[in-house]
Amino acid sequence: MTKFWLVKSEPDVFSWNDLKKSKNQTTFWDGVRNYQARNFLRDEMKLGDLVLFYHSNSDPLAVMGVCEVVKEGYPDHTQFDPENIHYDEKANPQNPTWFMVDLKLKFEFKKPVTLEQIKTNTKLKEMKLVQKGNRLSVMPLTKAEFDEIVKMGTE
DNA sequence: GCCAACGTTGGC
DNA sequence: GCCAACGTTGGC
Repeated sequence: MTKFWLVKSEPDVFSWNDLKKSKNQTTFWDGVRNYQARNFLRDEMKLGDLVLFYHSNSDPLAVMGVCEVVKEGYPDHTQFDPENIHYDEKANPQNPTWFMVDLKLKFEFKKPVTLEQIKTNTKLKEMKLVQKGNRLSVMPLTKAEFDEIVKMGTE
């Protein structure tokens, strides 16, 4: 059963364009250091799940396109690397704290779907993205929400 | 750059 | 286990 997700990325750190230029247009989604998001990555995201790629802290704030999960949750190696900004000194290689998945670009929207558009679409008002104070970098979507945003991005 | 919202930490 | 202090996120 395919599930649907939205992931946030700051384009200064990793942008949609960076994904396009990646080998096989595939990347590992590292650096998540929030337990709720971690649980989604580790336990819930499955091969073939579809993921909206959202640019946060940018102009425009927008969903850029769709990715697919091509590798399920596995330990995020950056937690063990003291040189890495995401290093976690408490992480134990025998029992990793943080996980990531691999995402592959599936298709790009003709026009990015902006936060503004999402906010003004009443069908999307339940989305965690537009609810106050939500800071999750990985969040689940319903199929209806996913379909609606894809429709907005492709027509 | 500001600040509200939220998560985490650590003293008690 | 509570909660104040602090750090981070992310829209504006």
